[in-house]
Amino acid sequence: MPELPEVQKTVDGLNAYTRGKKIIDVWTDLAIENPTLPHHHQTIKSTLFLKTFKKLVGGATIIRSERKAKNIFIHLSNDTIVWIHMKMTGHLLYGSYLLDTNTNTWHVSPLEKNDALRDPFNRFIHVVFILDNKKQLVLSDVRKFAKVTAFPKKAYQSILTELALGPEPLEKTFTKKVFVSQLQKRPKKKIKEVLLDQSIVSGIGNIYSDEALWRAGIHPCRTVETLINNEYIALYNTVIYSLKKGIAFGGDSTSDYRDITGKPGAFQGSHEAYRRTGKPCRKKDCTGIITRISFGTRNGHFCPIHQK
DNA sequence: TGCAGTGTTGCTTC
DNA sequence: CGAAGCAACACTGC
Repeated sequence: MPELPEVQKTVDGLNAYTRGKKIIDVWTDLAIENPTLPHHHQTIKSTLFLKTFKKLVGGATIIRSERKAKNIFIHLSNDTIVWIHMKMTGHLLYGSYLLDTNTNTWHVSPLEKNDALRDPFNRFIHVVFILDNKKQLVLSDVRKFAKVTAFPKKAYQSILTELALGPEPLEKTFTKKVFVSQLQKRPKKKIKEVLLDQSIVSGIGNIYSDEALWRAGIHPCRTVETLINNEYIALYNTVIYSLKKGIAFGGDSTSDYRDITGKPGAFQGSHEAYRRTGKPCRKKDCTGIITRISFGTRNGHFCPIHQK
């Protein structure tokens, strides 16, 4: 599940491999929606937007990519911005691909020298940016939830305002004070749910919220207003620690995240709580067994002994 | 075999 | 208006 560390690694890869490359053409079998249209117009007009999308990105050069929460924004030379959200199973890959015209599906080219791109998760290609160096930037996404669109640069500010994203937890301006005041916007809600709210803090998802709460020793069902000062400080530190650890491990490939060269991350090998249901707590001298609880449509994992 | 589980986001419902 | 629930989709694992 691409969360902040996975999206950051993807953007780092985009900046390392695709800057200065020109987009010759785009292929897709997904509907491309126009973000500058109101939502109630989307279903009627979205299929028409593919032509507009091709016009917007065709012939433009990739300048740089940036991450905002779990969103990727790719700035092009012609004042167009490509907007990608990988949702749950989407990931971007850079390499040599070929279109099989019989099945209308894309596959790694037999001439591709990077074996990591032959990973079985990398075969569900739904968007292809054809570049001017005989390589492609592709979006692989089993479940087809990922969103890809483009808009003129002049719409950027209003789109960001509408997204209303919370502060970036790895930026210097993200102080303890900022963190606490953001959390306290939801005093009656459970801390686990508040951490997942992108308008409170940017980029945290199910994996890193479980890990941060485990390390801070805070029960996921505690409401924000019951937290005491030491707990806010502990959680502040463990949110940052967990996200940085995720980046240091190259992201989490529990699901099908890969970096843009096709390489999986390693964070899944060092989970303390996430998806460790029934396993012994790894905290020193703790006798707890990791337990799973449901929060509506998602699950939390925690140690009922040391998380209070 | 069949169906619950997987989790991000935004829309719908109450 | 806010919270809760569900849809979008496809594969995995029990």
